[in-house]
Amino acid sequence: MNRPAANHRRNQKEKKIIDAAEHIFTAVGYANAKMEDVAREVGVSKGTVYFYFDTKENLYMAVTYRALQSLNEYLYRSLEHDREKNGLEKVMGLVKTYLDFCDEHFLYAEVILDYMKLNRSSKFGRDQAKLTTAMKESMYYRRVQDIQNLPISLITEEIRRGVADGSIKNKNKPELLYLTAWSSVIGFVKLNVAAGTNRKTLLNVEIDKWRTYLISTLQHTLLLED
Amino acid sequence: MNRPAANHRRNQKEKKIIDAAEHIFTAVGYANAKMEDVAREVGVSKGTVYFYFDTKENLYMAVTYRALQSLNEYLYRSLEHDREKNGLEKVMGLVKTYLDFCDEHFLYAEVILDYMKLNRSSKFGRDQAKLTTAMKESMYYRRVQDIQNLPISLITEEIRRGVADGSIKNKNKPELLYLTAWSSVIGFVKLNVAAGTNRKTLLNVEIDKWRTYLISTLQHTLLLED
Amino acid sequence: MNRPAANHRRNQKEKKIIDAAEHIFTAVGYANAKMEDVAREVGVSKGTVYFYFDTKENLYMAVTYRALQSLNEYLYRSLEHDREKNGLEKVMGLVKTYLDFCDEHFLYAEVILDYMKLNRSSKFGRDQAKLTTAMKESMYYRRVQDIQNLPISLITEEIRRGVADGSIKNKNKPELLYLTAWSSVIGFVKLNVAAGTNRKTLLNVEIDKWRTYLISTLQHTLLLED
Amino acid sequence: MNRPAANHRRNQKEKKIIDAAEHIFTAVGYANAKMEDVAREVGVSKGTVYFYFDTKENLYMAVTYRALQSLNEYLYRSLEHDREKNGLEKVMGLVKTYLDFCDEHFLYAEVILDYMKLNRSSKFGRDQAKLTTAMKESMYYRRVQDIQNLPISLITEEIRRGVADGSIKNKNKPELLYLTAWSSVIGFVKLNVAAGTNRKTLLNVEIDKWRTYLISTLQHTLLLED
DNA sequence: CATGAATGAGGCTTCATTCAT
DNA sequence: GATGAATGAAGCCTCATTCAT
Repeated sequence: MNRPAANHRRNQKEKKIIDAAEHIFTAVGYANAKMEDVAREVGVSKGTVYFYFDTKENLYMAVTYRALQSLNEYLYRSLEHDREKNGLEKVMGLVKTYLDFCDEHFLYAEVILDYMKLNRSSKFGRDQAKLTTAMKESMYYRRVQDIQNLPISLITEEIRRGVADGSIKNKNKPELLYLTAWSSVIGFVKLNVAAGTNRKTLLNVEIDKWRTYLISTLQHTLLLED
Repeated sequence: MNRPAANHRRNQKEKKIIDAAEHIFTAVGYANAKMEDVAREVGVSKGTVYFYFDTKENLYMAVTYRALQSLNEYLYRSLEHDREKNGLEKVMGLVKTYLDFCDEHFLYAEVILDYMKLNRSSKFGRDQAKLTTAMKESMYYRRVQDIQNLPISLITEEIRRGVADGSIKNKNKPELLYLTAWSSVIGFVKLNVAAGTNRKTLLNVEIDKWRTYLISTLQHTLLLED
Repeated sequence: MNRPAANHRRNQKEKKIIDAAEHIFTAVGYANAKMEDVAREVGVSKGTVYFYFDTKENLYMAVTYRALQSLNEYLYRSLEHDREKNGLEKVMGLVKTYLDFCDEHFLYAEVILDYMKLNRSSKFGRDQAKLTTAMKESMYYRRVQDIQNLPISLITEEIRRGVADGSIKNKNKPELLYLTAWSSVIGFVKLNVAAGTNRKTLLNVEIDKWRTYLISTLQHTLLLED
Repeated sequence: MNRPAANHRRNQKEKKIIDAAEHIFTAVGYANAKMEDVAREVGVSKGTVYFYFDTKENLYMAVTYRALQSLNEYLYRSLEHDREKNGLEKVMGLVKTYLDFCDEHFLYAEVILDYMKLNRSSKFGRDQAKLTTAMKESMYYRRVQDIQNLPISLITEEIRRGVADGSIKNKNKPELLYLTAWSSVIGFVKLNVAAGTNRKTLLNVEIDKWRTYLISTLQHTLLLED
């Protein structure tokens, strides 16, 4: 078989493994997930998983990379879709997109936060020196490094544009607005996850209503003259 | 030694162990924490820790209980302090208090969220039947059950009062307002934790400014006529 | 390697582990046996033992299964050997065979009795619910279930034949005669084991003489008209 | 308080502890019994149990001693009761008494057998040197040594008398007859215990019938001219 | 490339025993 | 004498990782 085809096969299998890892991590969490579970889910042996990902952490990093990649795609698509709209509308589009993204892959939101912790982290055990080393040698770690700031710059950039075109009145730093929006969404997602993935209400509040309200509040904030 | 004194000593030791557990859990997370670490931190043997808490989960539950208890104290103190104020002011006091609480004990916020997951959870491994059983036999589990809803009722109650006395204009369900505020704070805390506990800025935004802004936004929301 | 060969190897290893377990259990008893001892005896690591038998109990069950299987083989061989003989002779053959069996594998006799206790048992600790569950999931447990009654039916069946062909005069229930014989042999074995495995006399009685006498007494019983 | 009264108190408490130990050992077996269980059953603290019995083994030895003592009392009482009878009757009385004894305290039968194993034993772990030493220093161990052979001599003595007075025809060595009877009873008891303590039938045979049959068989044996 | 057997460090937990009060 | 907190050795079991086939 020729090289490109072989590479394609390799990528396919890697993808399947990451799929499985995602599923398992989502279901039981990183700490409780076993490499064997992942292997079984893919329908291969443990050895095979290790052939593609030489450590569990590395597999986790692969999931993280995919999460970021996926988020970026969501955001790009949103911007593309709102191509003709003004800054405010684009930003609100990005917010809704981010909510959708978290809804569809709640693990991703988690994983992206986890990644932030990584450098000071305890997640992967206390022997930081060793682990950070292992980590940093991971191809996925480097890939993640490269794209980690994309969402932030994408969004703050749009906020800046909104301010420029006058659709956003709020004169606070775009980064502050970004943090406000981001943290709101994260809080929303965390509470929902904590409450259980498939409920329709929380404290007798319909989650959809809450979501709508959250969006309107954020929009309102952007419109605030201060 | 007489009974009360002995009980007191026992409680003191329990307290010291929970202190240590808190410290360890905060530092490395539940999954990476070892009972032996906790023991060493207290300066006793593993066996002693087990004398007071017969499983690791139970110890975790004890931390959870303390977290909720502590939160309730914070909230009561806040209400007491704002005794003379109107509903809006009391609610904003509670919000600030909650932010302080999370700032001072970020583990507590985590633990309280974790507790929500517990019933559907995988945190403690997959064999739910078994573990939920062990859990439910824990004295702390029952204690937690008893006070878990206190914060919610305290806060929604104050919102209701604010609406009644006219200081809160927003006519949405108090529970919706509560969720909005709660999730905002959680998002704020999560991002801060992810970023690292002792930084002063995030994305070049001073965290204090962000905090102030968050509070003003929430207050603004409560004042919104809709 | 092809599947059958791999399976064969797996079975071989399983067999070696059960061999070792038998040896250890015989030497120090179930409670005092350590999984590590078993591993060392086989010349593998603890992990390997657990790869084949996921709990100590399960390993014990495997020994039990082998014990029953072995007993059945002994009995079948005896019947085969005495093919041409009458009922009485066959029954006496079975009795002698059972004595030989106990002589050669005294652990087996123990293990078979233990198994009877299992359902109401405390052998494996007090938390019956949990352990019985673990136990019942064991493949060996089910296998044991399937063959546990074979010895009884084999022997009572032969007694029935002896009665039918007139060689056994005793008209009591075959089951009663079976119990009488079985308990005699068990008593004989228990005393011998208690006294020590390799002695030639007990209370100045030569054990061989005692054995011969036991057999003749049992035969006499079967010939009793009542 | 004066010495005798103090001694009496001490003996009373020792007795209560042995009672409890008996109960626990019977219920869960020596290996699974915990000193704490024993203490709780008595209603005292672990420390107190250790005040009276400095090791678990020693406590076990105390039970063993009591078992032998009790057996001897049963046997003496039986002989006393049959004072006027001939040798055969006395022997059969002893047999029935032994059956009663086992029925009422099945642990005792076990414990007496265990004791026999002790010298070559593995029951108390593999480090024989150490344990045998600990054991041999136990007061109860020495007491047991002193009376262990009483049952045997009592019974063989009666058999001898029966032979002398002509009521026992069987001319085999009294020790052989003793072993035959003893082992029969032990087999009977072991099977019953294995089957469960409170059943009325085994393999559809009423246990009382089996018992009666066992006794008649033994008597028959003693009457056999050979 | 894939398999799955093998490894072994490490964690949780138990419990006989000790000892300060 | 009694208590119960404290100890720590020991055992069961898990699971990331390696490696011969």
